[in-house]
Amino acid sequence: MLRLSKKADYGLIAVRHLAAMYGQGTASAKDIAQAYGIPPQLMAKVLQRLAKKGLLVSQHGSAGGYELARPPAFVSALEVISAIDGPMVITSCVTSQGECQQTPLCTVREPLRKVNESIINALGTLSMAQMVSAAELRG
Amino acid sequence: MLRLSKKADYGLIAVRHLAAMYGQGTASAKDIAQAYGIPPQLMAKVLQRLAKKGLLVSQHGSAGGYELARPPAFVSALEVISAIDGPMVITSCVTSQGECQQTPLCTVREPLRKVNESIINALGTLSMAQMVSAAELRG
DNA sequence: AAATATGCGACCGATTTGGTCTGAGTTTTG
DNA sequence: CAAAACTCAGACCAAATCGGTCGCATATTT
Repeated sequence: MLRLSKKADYGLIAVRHLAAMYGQGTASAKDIAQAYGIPPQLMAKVLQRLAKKGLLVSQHGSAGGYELARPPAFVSALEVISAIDGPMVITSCVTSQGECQQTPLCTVREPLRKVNESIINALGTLSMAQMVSAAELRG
Repeated sequence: MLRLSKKADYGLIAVRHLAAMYGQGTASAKDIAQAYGIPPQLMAKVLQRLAKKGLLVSQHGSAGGYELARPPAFVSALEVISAIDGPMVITSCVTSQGECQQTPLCTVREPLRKVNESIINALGTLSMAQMVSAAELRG
């Protein structure tokens, strides 16, 4: 239904959390999971993927945890989502032009590509810094 | 992965097809299915749902079929998609404001709502008339 | 009445997804 | 040095979703 996966959701929550405390040390998967009522092991898995993609920096050992790799203004929602869910494509063959050989009459993809672009643009320009300040407005 | 369902895809293809032949009679589910290599029964199901939602007008009996209920300029991609897949929401609790009671710390939804709005806007302003002419440019 | 349509609901198998478990390797602390 | 706390990595499982099929009823034209 064109819905974000729960893992991506958790990822956004976590990264936003780390963005809010940027420069103030690390937070462990357990910490974040408890703060938002997310299954700890799943949270860990999501964070691992984000670290592997270079969005987060991990620190092993006791008192270790995760930290944003870049200032919050330079981390976009799109990066977080596509790090977890893979590339954002509204339809399967929207990415590369010549992928729709199977159905040569695939008349729909071309216009949908523009929609896809606008989605990517909307998510790409949404920084974690913005998400932090937006949340603070509500209290 | 925030991807359109195949049914919605088929729906768009079918409605665009009907838009291209608007005012020139009806097309049956079988016709459209054959034209694009879509499983006929599945195509039928999709068309039925679109008819039920009032996007298409159906005509029973032999030489029957489907027809666009409105001129192509007044049918949006959003209508087609949400008729099939349900309402377009990027996250589950983006729709109504107070739906996120379960996790009171749900700090992420508010900024995502704007993204959701831009997606809805992009799909809502994409008319079938546009899709028809866009396809003709290539073909 | 026969042929051809839509309408509708049940059903099935495959894929995806949310979530768990296990077992490693690493760093700090005592 | 050993224990504790953490990240890392993969297999694994159950449930939900999704693509697709089947059967039957109903309506319409010929």
